[in-house]
Amino acid sequence: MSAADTPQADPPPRGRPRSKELDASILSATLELAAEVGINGMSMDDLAQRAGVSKASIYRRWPSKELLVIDALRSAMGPLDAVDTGDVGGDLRSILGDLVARFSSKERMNDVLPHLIEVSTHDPALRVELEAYTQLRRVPIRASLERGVARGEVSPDADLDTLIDALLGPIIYRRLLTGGPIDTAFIERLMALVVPGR
Amino acid sequence: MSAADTPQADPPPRGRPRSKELDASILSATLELAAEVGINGMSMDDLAQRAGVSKASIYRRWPSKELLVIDALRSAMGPLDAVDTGDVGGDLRSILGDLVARFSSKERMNDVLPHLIEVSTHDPALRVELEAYTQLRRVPIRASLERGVARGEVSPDADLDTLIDALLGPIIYRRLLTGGPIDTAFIERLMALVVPGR
Amino acid sequence: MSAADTPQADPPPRGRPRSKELDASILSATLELAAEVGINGMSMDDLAQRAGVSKASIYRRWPSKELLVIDALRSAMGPLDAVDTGDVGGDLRSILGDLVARFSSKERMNDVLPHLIEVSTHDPALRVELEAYTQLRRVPIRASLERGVARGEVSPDADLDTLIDALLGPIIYRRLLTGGPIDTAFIERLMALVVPGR
Amino acid sequence: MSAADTPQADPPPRGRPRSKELDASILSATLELAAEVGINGMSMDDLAQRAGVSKASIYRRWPSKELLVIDALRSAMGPLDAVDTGDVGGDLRSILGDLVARFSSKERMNDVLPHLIEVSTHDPALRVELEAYTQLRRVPIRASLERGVARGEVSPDADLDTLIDALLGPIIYRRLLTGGPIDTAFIERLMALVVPGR
DNA sequence: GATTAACCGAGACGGTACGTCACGTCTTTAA
DNA sequence: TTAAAGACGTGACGTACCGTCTCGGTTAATC
Repeated sequence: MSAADTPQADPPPRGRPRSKELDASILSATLELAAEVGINGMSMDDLAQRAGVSKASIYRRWPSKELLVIDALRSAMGPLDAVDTGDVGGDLRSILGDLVARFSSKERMNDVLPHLIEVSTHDPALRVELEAYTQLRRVPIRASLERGVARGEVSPDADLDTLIDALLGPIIYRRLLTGGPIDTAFIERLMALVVPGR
Repeated sequence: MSAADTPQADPPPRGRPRSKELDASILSATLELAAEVGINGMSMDDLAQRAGVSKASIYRRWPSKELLVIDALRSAMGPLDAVDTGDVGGDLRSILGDLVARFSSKERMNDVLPHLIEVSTHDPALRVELEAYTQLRRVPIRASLERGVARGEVSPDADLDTLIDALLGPIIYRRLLTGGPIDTAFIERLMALVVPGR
Repeated sequence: MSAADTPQADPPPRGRPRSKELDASILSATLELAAEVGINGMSMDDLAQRAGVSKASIYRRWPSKELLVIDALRSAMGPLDAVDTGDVGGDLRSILGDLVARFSSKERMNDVLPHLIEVSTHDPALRVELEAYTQLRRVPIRASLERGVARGEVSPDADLDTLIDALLGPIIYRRLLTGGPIDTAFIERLMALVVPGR
Repeated sequence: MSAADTPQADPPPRGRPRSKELDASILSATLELAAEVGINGMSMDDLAQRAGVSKASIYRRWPSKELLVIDALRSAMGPLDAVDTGDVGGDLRSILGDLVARFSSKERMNDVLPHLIEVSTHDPALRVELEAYTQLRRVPIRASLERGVARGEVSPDADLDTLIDALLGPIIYRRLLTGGPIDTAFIERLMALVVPGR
């Protein structure tokens, strides 16, 4: 099913086409700057200069700073590598371990999530994007758990959504609120509680 | 023998003392305005006007909007009413139920937490306050769980901290990220997973 | 050979050019407001509003209120109408009479000169502008005196600069310090003293 | 005629009398500070601290910054030493020479006069004080000229007021507006014009 | 000697203006 | 039509100063 068979095909583009190089340049400058000075300290003027681009060219592509940041995030994430170690315990240790590694890195990028959450409070469009992004991160865990159900490692009447919440929620909670340590020991205790015996 | 036999007697206050009425007036105006227009939409000028106070009088007391908001929050919270229904299940249903009610209310106050999290990213002082506030909210749950251990309802070798994280984390996670429903059904599923049989 | 064969061709202007309408709007609003409430009572916010312009647009053009006022003054002055009645006495009566009329008008604009003098005390840039403006006002008198020398009405070894000082100085002095009357009678007495017989 | 026979004699002072030391301390601190940072750069808070005095004690004595400054000026001036060299030319050279010396000194105090002029524009009380101060400075010149009239050095039908204006005005004018040199050469040229032969 | 009224230092207070900054839009010339 | 450059409106920021007010405490003259 091709993209072109929508009833109202876009008219053939007129005028100078948008440069794809600018797209890339803006996105990477965003990642750089946000990492350096934090998302709040990054002004759109500075960003434009860093990217060697005019502000208008940015706003022609993204309607707001935050939607740009979320796209930059997505572009940086790359395709989620499907994890399949053969048992649920291994899968989760791998996936959650990645998360631990990411959070323990000292990058300033750490303030991106808080910022997006805050802005999405008054920006429904961003809220939609943020929730989509959040769901994306749940996919591999869900896949692993479903394989676990098939293999009999996970009870067939478990509520997988709640299970995922119970795995990711405490990590996020520590990250955003308590400031408690997020390490492999914590992951083990958490799994002992939520998926005992795995 | 002087009246102030504390080891470190602070010097007697000099000059005109700060008006306690202004303290109160500012704090309550903060709660009102933040609830009405959100913490981001609340400008310090508007706040000063609403409180019937000059901006300087606010900045004399709090170095930033956020520290002020945290104080306002604390002032509004009052002493946490100790919950003790006699069993852990009842306690948790009561405490988490309160949380559910708070989150489902439609007040604009809902953006306070996201905002504080975001700002505390670049403000260590605020971060300290926020974590202190967070710990405060954990106290009643911990007390209940400890009574549960004493009564034999909770395993004595359970890691209470992780347990609390596993109860609060998923709720916060839904609130801030997935946008999933936070209701009694969710609480029940969560408890079934984390404190089975309660 | 390029179109701009001035030795120092400035680079072609880039970006959106400054609106000349805003220039005009700001200058005329400055004259209006300064006349109404005095230069000290004129806040930059009020001025911006009156001109229908943002404060930033003002500060983009002028670094301070006073340089703006000086420019406004210059813009309002227009080309000095050359006075030539045929004899020095007539010229001076015309020129100084204009000054008298200006000072006796009850406009608030009267505080402009005092204000500019005061501020130029700590602002060398403004000082330069003020002296340039002052010199401008001397030009017609000097021209008239030079014609008088040519016609033999004024002694050829008179020091014209001192002569001008002796004509303008007492008027300014009364205006700024003694508060004494500045009228045609005073002008006559002054001329009888400084340019006797004219 | 004593000060006490006004119909409503001041009641005998009750309570603690004002400290005369504070008067002196405030006045001298005013002269110091105004000389150092200029009258505009001198804040009343700084002044109070420099004088080792509370702001209230200043405002108890003077109703505004400017009236204080004018008093400080008067206190610094001391009694005008009567000049009498025996002829008008000598007197004027002495008196105007003093003025030249004062203006050529590099003290920051130089901005006092401009500031007072400017503020007196919107402050009638200050205006009165300023004009009184101005008249004070004219007294010795007038006295000298009157002696000159008696001695036949000055024409008996000269208008002394205009004469004084013509002597002081150009000096003030250069000082405040043109920035031209104020030196003995200028004084000589001026006198040659206004009091020829002296 | 007690009272009293004005003094004093310290610093809080309302009001007002300041000059700066960032966002997202608009307007120009050039490609 | 896109691009670079930068002007523009809007609106908030945190600071500074003025002149007033409010504390606790001090000093003389009066009772």
